[in-house]
Amino acid sequence: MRIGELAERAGTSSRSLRYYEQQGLLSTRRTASGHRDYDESDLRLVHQIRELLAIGFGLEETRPFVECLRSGHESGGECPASIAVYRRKLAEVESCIDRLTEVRDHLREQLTAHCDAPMTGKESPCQYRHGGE
Amino acid sequence: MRIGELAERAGTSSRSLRYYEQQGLLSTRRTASGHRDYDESDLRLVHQIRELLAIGFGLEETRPFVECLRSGHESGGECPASIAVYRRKLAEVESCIDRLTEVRDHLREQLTAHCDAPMTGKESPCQYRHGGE
DNA sequence: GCTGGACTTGACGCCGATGTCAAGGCTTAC
DNA sequence: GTAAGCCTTGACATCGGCGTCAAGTCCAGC
Repeated sequence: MRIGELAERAGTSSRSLRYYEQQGLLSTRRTASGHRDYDESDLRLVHQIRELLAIGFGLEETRPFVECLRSGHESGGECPASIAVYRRKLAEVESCIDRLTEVRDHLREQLTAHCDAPMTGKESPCQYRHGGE
Repeated sequence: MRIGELAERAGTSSRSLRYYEQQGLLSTRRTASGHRDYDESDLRLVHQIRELLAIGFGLEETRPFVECLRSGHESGGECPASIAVYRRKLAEVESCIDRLTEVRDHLREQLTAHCDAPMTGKESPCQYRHGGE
């Protein structure tokens, strides 16, 4: 199939597919006239990439998964290098959650301090609600 | 004081201070010779900006806090517009935590599936540990 | 007055994944 | 053959908060 069809079936754009190829993640098979030519296995690769990107992986981090699939494995995540990325990503996500949790608590404290503290007699700033769009 | 001193006292760089000014967050007072001239109140503004940036605010989101301080308030966070930003940010952070929590669980599942599942007889991919640097 | 350091403005670079535009080649149906 | 619609490569734009370099100005001490 050609790039437009692959893009549509994978839920992405031709531009992105060319970029993945430029990064060495996709093949470079061409028709006689120079058009890119893909098959179902390429669709699987792109699906794998998109899934990982969607959960916050960087493109480079998808490489082991792609190579794992390419080497004939059923799942892109079952190779050692993929497992290593999973581990690293898990650690990153956990520390990110920790930081965000601290930030969340800090924000709550600030809101509590400025909203629930006894007002100085003027109107409460907390009656202000910005329009949720 | 001049920009270098303010930068050092605020724990940032001259470049950043000029950028904040360019964004309309800092004053444009100048000495006769054209050098920027700051006082203690500017230091407070920069401290406020840096604190908010450090917990993940965008520079633009610090504006209400800066204006709040400029208008004579004790705390940059006690004005209605600042409260609104706090609220919005809290909501953002909470939804971000939710998403990351889902991602974390997903990653744990993947690791469990590929590591704790009965091995097919070959070596376990999970013996691979990438060097923590 | 001279030198070195701090200052000024202006501008480009970065990162990551992608949008978008340009100019041209291929394909397909009519 | 011709028009429309796909494809090709190449390159510039985006976003945010700066780093960094360049060329010129100012200030303080000797």
